[in-house]
Amino acid sequence: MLQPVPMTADRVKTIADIARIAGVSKATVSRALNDSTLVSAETRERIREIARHHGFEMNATARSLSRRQSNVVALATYPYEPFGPSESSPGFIPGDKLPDTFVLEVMSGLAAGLHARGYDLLVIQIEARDTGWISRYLDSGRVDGFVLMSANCTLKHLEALETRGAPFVVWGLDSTSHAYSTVSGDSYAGGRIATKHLLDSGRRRVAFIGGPDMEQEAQDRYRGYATALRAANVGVDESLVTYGWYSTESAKLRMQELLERHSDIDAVFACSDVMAIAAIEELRARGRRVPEDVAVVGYDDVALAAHTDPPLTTVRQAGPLAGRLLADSLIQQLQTGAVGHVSIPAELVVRESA
Amino acid sequence: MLQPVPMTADRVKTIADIARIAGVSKATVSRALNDSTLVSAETRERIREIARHHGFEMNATARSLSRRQSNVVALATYPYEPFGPSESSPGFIPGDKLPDTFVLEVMSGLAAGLHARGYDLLVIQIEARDTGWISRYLDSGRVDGFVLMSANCTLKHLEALETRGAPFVVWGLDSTSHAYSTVSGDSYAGGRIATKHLLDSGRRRVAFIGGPDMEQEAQDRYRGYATALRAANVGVDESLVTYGWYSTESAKLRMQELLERHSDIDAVFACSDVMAIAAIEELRARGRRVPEDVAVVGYDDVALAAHTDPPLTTVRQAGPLAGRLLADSLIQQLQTGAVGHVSIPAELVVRESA
DNA sequence: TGTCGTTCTGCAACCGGTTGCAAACTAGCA
DNA sequence: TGCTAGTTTGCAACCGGTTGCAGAACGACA
Repeated sequence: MLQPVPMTADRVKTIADIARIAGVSKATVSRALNDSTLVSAETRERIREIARHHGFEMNATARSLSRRQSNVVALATYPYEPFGPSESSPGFIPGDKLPDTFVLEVMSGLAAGLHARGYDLLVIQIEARDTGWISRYLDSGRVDGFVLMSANCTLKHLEALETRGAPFVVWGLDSTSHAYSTVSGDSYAGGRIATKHLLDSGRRRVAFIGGPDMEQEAQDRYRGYATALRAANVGVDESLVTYGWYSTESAKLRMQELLERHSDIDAVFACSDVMAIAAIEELRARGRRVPEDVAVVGYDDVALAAHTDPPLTTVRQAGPLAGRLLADSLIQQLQTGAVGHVSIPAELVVRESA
Repeated sequence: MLQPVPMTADRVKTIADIARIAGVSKATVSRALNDSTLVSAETRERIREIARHHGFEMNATARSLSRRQSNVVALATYPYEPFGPSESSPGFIPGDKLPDTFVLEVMSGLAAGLHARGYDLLVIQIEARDTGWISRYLDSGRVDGFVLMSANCTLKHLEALETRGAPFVVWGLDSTSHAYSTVSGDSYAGGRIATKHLLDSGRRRVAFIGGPDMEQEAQDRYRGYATALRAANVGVDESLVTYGWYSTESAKLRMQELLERHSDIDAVFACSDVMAIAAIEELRARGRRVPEDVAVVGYDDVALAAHTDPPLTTVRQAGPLAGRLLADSLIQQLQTGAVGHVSIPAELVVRESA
């Protein structure tokens, strides 16, 4: 009884304070603020008015504890390496191919989508070899589920999540055969429209530089490429098709090989902007003008694609939309257990390289 | 007594379970897992071993409720606009100048720094006109503090945070006169080394294209520029100094004006990579070769600076380091109330444009 | 007037940790 | 042996919500 009792009576911090003011019980306040049908409409309004008037914010932690759900989902990222991950870096994940700002776009849509449904976004860093983060975040009740990007995660992660029964969604995988939801870009359509654009401008010898050929994404883009060619009554010349890594070195090498095989190439469809830019450098080094002699289309529409020389024509996927869909899928999964698979449209951004 | 009691006895979910196994009380388990001196070393080890063995993860929510701190901090971002914020977009914040991937770098360091000290990173979106998010996140106990980036926040936000007494740190402001911590790049040093590099390669007519001249950052870079010139016994010619917006249009215009005034310009120091790239375009349009006739240095080292034509020499600030320092500052503030001001070094990345 | 069904409200027991305080135990010392 | 101080431990009351269940209030109907 000696403690100062610093609570200056009017600061409304808990539902108990509101209950006192309204002359009802905590339970009623809780129900009123949660839109329960177990309070009369007038009581509910009266309580809400009091809460509003006092700028009351309910304690989310207590609520989470009680409800046994945090209303937070985690986006798994890996430590960002300014100059790209390398084999020697601890968290190296092979096949990194995300256009850097794409993550930012996705994150934006994700945050917005989650927020709209009462969830918050936690960003965590994971490492290729470790799967401890799963139970560290799930069992501790910090998050209800995860969002992964195919470029930032390994098969190991996906398997661990699946066996653990963790709710999660993945961007960029179209495995309809799994117990998790996916959202991905329509690579087939992307490949098709990119190629069609080149054909429409009169090109006939269109080379294809893909990402690693074992990846579904590269295959889908190739299918789109082939479809467009056939639709234009241009045969698919397999010797114009090549696969490499998403790096400038690899792309230059592929471009070089292609030119040696076929000096008559008049267009290139590269599966990433970085590859496209490298291809342009190589083409120029060998005396070709872009786009006059050879038109080039990239993929991703990274930030500076608009400022390269020449500005790059490329295929873009709406990151914010992807994020929004990831949010929707995950929340649906959390609430109903249903998994789904969506793909978002690819859009051609025409600039000057083709 | 009829309920199925599905708890398959061995699933250890709470400290009570561990207490039962260890034959001690909840209190003792709590103390053991928190490294309290109020448990004997051997009891502590025994309990920790049990916890480890059962893969126990303590419920973070309950802990937060009890401790009245969430161990989460929020990074305030604004909805990402793929093509840059525009006046007409709802969340428009003037003066956006962040190199896009810089946010990602900062976020990476921030997440790592926070994690190392037991905190998690929440990403929230705020709007220029709204300040409701402050109490929405703070009063609800979801987060303990905020991290802002000067480009993503308005004075209004800072003031609201200050009057509200919210703990927060800001990147990119060096207001030593405020009640919050700051971390920023060493713009003075950046301006100096960029200019020195140009002078060292024999250039003497070095133009300066700054960001908005009312910004501290632009002023600091100018001071660095002037210092380098004087150190090389080259006078500062104010007519070579100009300020604009961080946009291609603005930069082109400035470059054009400069060339009209001085056809003998042999170098340009631009205060952002986007400006530098625009300047290069303008220089070329007027028949200058880069870097042969005019050398150009940018600022920021955005993602594709390495892939522009020619690859851009620029000044970079280590984003991950900035993030780490932001984490440290904020946590220090949370724990001790102390505010501080740090600046991180600027580093010249020499490529081919200068 | 008695009984029953609705609708609304409150009691109190959770959720899973933390922590002040008292008690038990040990050792040291007169 | 008795007393004090220091170390470990447990009890129980929190933190601030949610929710099952019992009961009150009220109108309807017999």
